Amino acid sequence: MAEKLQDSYLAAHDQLYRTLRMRIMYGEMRPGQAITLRGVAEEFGVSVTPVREALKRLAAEGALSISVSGRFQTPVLTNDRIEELAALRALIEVELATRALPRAHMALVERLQTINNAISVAVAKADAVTYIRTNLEFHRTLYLRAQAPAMLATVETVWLQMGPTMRALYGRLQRKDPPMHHRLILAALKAGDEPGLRVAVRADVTQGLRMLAG
Amino acid sequence: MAEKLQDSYLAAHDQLYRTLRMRIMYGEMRPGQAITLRGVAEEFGVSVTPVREALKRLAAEGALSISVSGRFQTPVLTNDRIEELAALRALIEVELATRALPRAHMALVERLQTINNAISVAVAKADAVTYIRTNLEFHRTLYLRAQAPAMLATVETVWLQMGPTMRALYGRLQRKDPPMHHRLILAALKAGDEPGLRVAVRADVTQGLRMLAG
DNA sequence: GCGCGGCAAATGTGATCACAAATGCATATG
DNA sequence: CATATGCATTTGTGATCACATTTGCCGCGC
Repeated sequence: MAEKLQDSYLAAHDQLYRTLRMRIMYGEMRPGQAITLRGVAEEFGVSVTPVREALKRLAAEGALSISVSGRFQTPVLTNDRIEELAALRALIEVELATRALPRAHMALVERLQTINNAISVAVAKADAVTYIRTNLEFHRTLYLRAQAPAMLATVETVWLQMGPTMRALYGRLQRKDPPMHHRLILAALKAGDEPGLRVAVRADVTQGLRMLAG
Repeated sequence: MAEKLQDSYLAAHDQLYRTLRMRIMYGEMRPGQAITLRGVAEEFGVSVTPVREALKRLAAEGALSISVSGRFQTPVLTNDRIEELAALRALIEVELATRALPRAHMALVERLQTINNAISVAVAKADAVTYIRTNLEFHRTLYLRAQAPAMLATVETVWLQMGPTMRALYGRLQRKDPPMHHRLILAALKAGDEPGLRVAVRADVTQGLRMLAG
C-alpha cells in the first residue's frame, strides 16, 4: 500500500470520502448531480475499488442517493423531506446548544464572533459555498463544547443531506444581511440565557423555510 | 452477476448488509466482537468485495467500529456514550410519537398490543434477542405512523449502535415484568393524551439507565 | 518459569478483469 | 416530423490477485 507523505496515513478511500463529503455538505454540487465510479476514479488517479467504498459510505449517510440501477447522484429533496430534516436539526441542535451553554466561556464567544464576521463577508460577496461552510463552522464550533460526539455526528449527517439543496436554495434566498439569529445566539450565550438560546437556535435553524411553506 | 431467485433482486452486498445489520441491532453479537472480511465472505459464499461494502456501510452508521489497523468489531460503548445515545433516542422518539399520535387509530393500537404480548412472552422466556427485536418492532410500528422517514432512519441508526450493548445489559437487567411503560404509551394513545404520551415514551427510552448511573 | 525475538498466518487495501444491465445516441420507419 | 429500433458505450458488481501490515503463536534464551 503506497503510503502518503510522512504524516497522516490516510487510506485512499478515506481521503476520497472526506473530499467528496465536503463538496456535498458545503453545497459545491447541485441536487440531482450524477457521480460515477470511473469519473471519480480518474479524477483522483485511483481505481474504482476505493471510490466504491467512499460513494457507498456517503450513500449510507444519505449524502448520495442510489437509483434503482445503482447509479449515484446527490439527493433531490422534496419539501416534506426538507421540512423534516429542518425539524431534526432543530431538535438536536437546540439540545447541543443547551449542553454547550454552561461550558461556553468568553474565548468561545469571541471565536464565534470571528466566524460570524467571516459569514458576513461571504454574504457580502454572495459566495454561497463559503457562506454555507462558515455558517456550519459557527454551529459546529458551538456544539463541540457540548461534549456530545454522537449528537454532533448525527446532526452533521443531516447537514450533509441538505448540502446540495441548501446551495440551490441560497440563490433564491437573496441574502443581503449577515445572519441575524447568530447575534441572538451570541447574546444569549453571553447572558447565560438558556431559554433565549434555545429560541434563537431554533429560529436560526428553521429560518429560510418560510419561502418554502409560503 | 448471478441473479437470485425470480423475485427481489438484491445485490449481494445489500443482502449481507441487511443480514448483518439485523444481527447487530437485535443483539445477536457481543460488544467488541470481531468481524473479518474473509470470515463473512466464507460464511455467505461470496468474495470479499461485497463484504467490504457491507462492513464499511455498517461502520459508517456506527454499527461497527474500525480499529487503527482497519479491523472491524462491534462497538464497545462507554457509559457517557450510552447516556448520549439514550438522550438522542428520547429526543427523536418523543417527536416521532407526537407526530404519530393524531394518526394513531384503533387498528394501530391493537397491533401494538399484539406486539406487546409477544414482548411479554420473550421476557417470560428470558429470550434477550427476541425481546430486543419485538421491543424495537413496537417502537417502529408506532413511529411509522409519523410519516417521518428521515427521523425514523436516524433513530434506527441509534438503535443499531446500541444493539450489542443492549444485549449485554439485558443480562444484568434481570427483567421479570413485561414493559410497564408500553402500557402507559398505549393508554396515552387511546386517550389522545399528547403530554402523557411524551412522558411515557421518554420514560420507556431512558429506562434501564438507572443501573448505569447508580 | 518468564520474557523476547522471529516467522507464519491472517487481515485489510487497492488494482484489474469479465460480465450484465442500463443508458443514450444514431438510424430507420411510420 | 415524430416515434421506435438497435447497437455501441457507459456503468455498477463481484471475483481474484498481489501486497503491506498486523496479529499471534512457537521456540529460544535468560
